Amino acid sequence: MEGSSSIDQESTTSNTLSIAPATSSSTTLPATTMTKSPESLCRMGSGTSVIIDAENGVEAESRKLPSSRYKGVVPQPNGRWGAQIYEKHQRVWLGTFNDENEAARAYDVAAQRFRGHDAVTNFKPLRENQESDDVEIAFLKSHSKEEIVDMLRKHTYMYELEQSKKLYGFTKDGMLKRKDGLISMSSFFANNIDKVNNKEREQLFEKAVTPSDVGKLNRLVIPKQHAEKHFPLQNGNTSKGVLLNLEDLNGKVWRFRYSYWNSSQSYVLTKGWSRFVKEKNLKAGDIVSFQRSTSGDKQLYIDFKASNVADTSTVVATNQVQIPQVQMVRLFGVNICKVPTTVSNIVVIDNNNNMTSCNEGKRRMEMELLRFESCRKKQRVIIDAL
DNA sequence: AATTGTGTTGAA
DNA sequence: TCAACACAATTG
Repeated sequence: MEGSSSIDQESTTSNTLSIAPATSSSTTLPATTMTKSPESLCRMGSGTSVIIDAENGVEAESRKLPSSRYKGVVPQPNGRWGAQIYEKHQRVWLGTFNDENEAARAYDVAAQRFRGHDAVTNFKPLRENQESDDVEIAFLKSHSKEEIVDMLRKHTYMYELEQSKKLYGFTKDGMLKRKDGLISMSSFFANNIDKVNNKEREQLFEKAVTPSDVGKLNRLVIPKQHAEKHFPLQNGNTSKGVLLNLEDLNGKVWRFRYSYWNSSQSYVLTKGWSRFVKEKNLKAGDIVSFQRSTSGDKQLYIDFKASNVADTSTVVATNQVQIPQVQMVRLFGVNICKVPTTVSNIVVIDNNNNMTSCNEGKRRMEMELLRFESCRKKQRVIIDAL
């Protein structure tokens, strides 16, 4: 897809158009609104519209949310925007976004992946043989719908796309033409063979999960001793936490928020943990284990064993299929081996053995994406409070 | 408590 | 297919 910034600029300024809180009575904007900057007006438009109750002059919240002018984009109650696409009578949720445009672009990506190049899109569709578009088309083809949706929801699509360009030896300006389909795959293979061979992992620790670890609390308590030994948090990060990326045996990367809860004086995996529990069908008593590769990248791994006190439900869990690490995919007309490449570790253990945000390559990128996100969220809050 | 994203419905 | 709307489920 084409995330050209020109699109951004062009449309963020015209956001107010769609809102027009239509009351037939005089819709004098509240004084507070009048003093707002154009920017904040714009944001307001994206959120709950505020109108004046003509009867008593009291500010009243209109429950009506502003429609988006973009296909596949729906307003969220908090002023953000959701993106969705339909397939087979079912909605596929593509995530929420601060920018209406961003949501629209997410829809476009999904549309191209789900419906092909001639899908109706909000912005310029991908065109074959258009230098840089080819790369993205190939990128879309080489990922499942689920993977693409996942990237969109995590807001990492653009980043993954850029990575794949590097991986395949492409540059933004299409340095490597595809021609006969013989792409310089050497870096691709080198990278991944490396990874496959890097099987030396050191066991860090294991934990038998408690009922509350797999319950509705959506968190895993990391025993303090292990947490402090293997996942030390820097002071600044204790409350906010950091993001940990752990790869499972299938090569799937799980991202968890890891932080310290003052209230319970414990280290916990929070966001992302419930998904893991759900997908792996973890039951109380099962063993989760954490490993780290001994090679330079210090990739973290997570695995689990169902407890042997197998009741019928845990048997299901042991059926977990290990998908082969390497699979064939067809890319640019050639069959190539594909191994999971989502190697993102936002956290790194520094020389002092402390866990900190890494600042190189993909890691930094994602970090910045996240920072950017949270920053913009804050902006919204402030603007809304005006 | 705030936000996400699902359940549902009616219109296109 | 699609978006509007309400609100339950999830997250922080």
